[in-house]
Amino acid sequence: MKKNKTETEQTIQNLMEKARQHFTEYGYANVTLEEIAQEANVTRGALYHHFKNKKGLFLAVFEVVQKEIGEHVEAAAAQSNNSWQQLINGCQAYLEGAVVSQNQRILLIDGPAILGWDTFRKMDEKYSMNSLREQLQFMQERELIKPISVEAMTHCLSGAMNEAVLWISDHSDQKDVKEEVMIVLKHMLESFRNR
Amino acid sequence: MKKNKTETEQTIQNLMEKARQHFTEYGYANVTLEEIAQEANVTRGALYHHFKNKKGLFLAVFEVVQKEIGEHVEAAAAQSNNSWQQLINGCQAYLEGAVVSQNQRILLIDGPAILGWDTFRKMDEKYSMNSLREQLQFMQERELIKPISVEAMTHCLSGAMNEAVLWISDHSDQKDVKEEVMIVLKHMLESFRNR
DNA sequence: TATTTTACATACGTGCTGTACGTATGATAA
DNA sequence: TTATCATACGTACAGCACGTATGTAAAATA
Repeated sequence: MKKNKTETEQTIQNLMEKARQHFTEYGYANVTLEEIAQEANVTRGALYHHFKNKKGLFLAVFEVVQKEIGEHVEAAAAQSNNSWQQLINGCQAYLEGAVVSQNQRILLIDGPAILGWDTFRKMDEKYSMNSLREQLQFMQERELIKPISVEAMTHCLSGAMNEAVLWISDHSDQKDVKEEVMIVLKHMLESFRNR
Repeated sequence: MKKNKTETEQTIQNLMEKARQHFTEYGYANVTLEEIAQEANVTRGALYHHFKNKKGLFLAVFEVVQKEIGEHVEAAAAQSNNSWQQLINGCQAYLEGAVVSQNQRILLIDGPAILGWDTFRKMDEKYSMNSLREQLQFMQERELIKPISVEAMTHCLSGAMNEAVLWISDHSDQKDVKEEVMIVLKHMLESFRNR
């Protein structure tokens, strides 16, 4: 019984959804492909047909999560036409996006270890860091920020936010903590400002 | 053939050394306990006698690495008696310590994923973040830095440095890149300064 | 000297991954 | 219309690596 294209895509969609749930809840190492396949009502054979291996499945899920957050950030930035406000909006949106639904586990904990540093780095550069870097670059060209290495600023800010995400998601009063982080981030950004 | 106490400790020492080498070079998942045991001239039985399991061995190695860097940071800070200089020295020492001999793989990549977030966090708080937090706290009490959440500053700075470490260690011209990072860090720190 | 504890080695079971192979069904071309 | 091929799975198997149970010799202890 051959399924038509939409049903095939549905199978893939299903597998990725269940995989995402399990990876976020239990962590990559504590999840078996059998579980995922069962919940998607197929066997591991189907899974291996659509994905190269366990890592491949994780990679697919990882990309989706990163894309989601990336879009969330872009949307938040687009709500203002002031460069500084865009930057700040983007940072805040990133914090929110990464914290919700335990995304941090896939993004920041398992991601680097499972994908390997180089693969992870490429992904992170492509989706997550890129918009930040471009924004900083853009602002530096207009002399809104000091002539400091954009790369260095990007990495330091990105790192600060990632650690902040992990810290925030570990707290019950996430809202308060997030505000504290935003204050710190604003200070940091301010230190780059040309005055 | 029972070994005396020193020889026993030597066995443990040996296992941990080889384990550290393998973990840093290939990553936790790509290392088998058989390899480690063989290189230490014992069987896996000996390994399991001294360590609870693979994770336990990793944890032991992880602690050693963190302790090493922590001491390196403290020593660097102690070279000045000016609070600001101590802070900057500490940051620089941390960058250097984490970059050398691929420590980042154990510390920042595998650490969180293998130990689990909560365990990792406790370790990191205990060894790595603590001196930074205490320094910031100390300086804030003397009104050298603004009344911003010390916790938030600590996490953001720590995150910035960790990401910076990974970025630096990915570059051939580590010295130049490290200097760029230090410039950024100094700006960030400056933004916390009370003026 | 008898007994327990330590420091290993050996042997085995088990879970999970990946792979090879089988099969049914829809698409395609002669 | 039929023969052939590709797709989308399922099934069965192999192997690796972990952990555990058990054995053993030597040192510590009583």
